[in-house]
Amino acid sequence: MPELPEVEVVRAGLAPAAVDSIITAVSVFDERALTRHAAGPSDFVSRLEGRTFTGAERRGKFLWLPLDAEESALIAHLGMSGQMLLRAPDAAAERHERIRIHVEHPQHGELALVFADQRTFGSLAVDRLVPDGPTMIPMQVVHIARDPLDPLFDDSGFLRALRKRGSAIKRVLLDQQVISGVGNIYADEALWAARIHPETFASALSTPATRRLLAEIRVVLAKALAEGGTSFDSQYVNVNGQAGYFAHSLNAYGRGGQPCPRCGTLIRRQAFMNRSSHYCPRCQRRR
DNA sequence: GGGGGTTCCTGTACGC
DNA sequence: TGCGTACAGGAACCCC
Repeated sequence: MPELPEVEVVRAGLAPAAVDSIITAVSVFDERALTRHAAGPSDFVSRLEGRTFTGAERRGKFLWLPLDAEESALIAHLGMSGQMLLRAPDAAAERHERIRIHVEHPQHGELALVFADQRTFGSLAVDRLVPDGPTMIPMQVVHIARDPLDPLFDDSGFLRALRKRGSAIKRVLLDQQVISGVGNIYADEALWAARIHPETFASALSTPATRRLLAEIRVVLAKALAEGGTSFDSQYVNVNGQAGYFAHSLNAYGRGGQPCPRCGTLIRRQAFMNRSSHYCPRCQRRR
């Protein structure tokens, strides 16, 4: 399940092969992979072929490759199970391959950029870039908040936003318009580390608790990034198809019924927003 | 406009 | 063995 660390691993893996590559051909095998591109497959293809990728950027869980013309970019959201894979141009089709982009790189030669996605929640699009402070970002990313590893992330703005929210803190952490890049796994991990119950009202958190939570979010994201991301069910892999190692370091997520690494109390798994929350009922008391 | 619930989707695990 | 069902969850969407 790609969250910030996983998407960043993919972005960093794509950059050396994609940047300066010329797009020679694009094949769309499944239109559901273009739900973010309203104009359809033929428009998508025509906006890419002949263009050159000039960069590899990310905000939260969105990544994009700017193009050399018309202030546009190829954007990608991996959803739950999307993969961006670098393959030889004649490589056999991946199991859930939806789109293949053939490129030619000045040093690496011909490559295929393959978008595969089992659950089809992910999609690609070509989108217009618009100014956002000192940088250009795709229109579809304008409403996404900066992520906590972004040097321009506004800590005090985050504290103010939490103070105004009458929702459970976990729900707020998953709101990409408040803080981006955090999904179910890292929300559970950061709340465990900060000893905060996931159903605590955001507005009820003290300033020190909020600062502690933000610090723990940064720690857990950075640590996961250093370990190549979290791979649970082979749905998340890097551009070479390799899994990350952070699943071995999880303290709460996916550990329902197992002892809390801090106090030994059994971790509780609880339904929350059509998914699960994992927390320690002793370390993370509800107030 | 904030809040909260629903929906989209497919492979896997599990119970009967 | 085979079938049915629950589950995984990001984000858009809808209704209150």
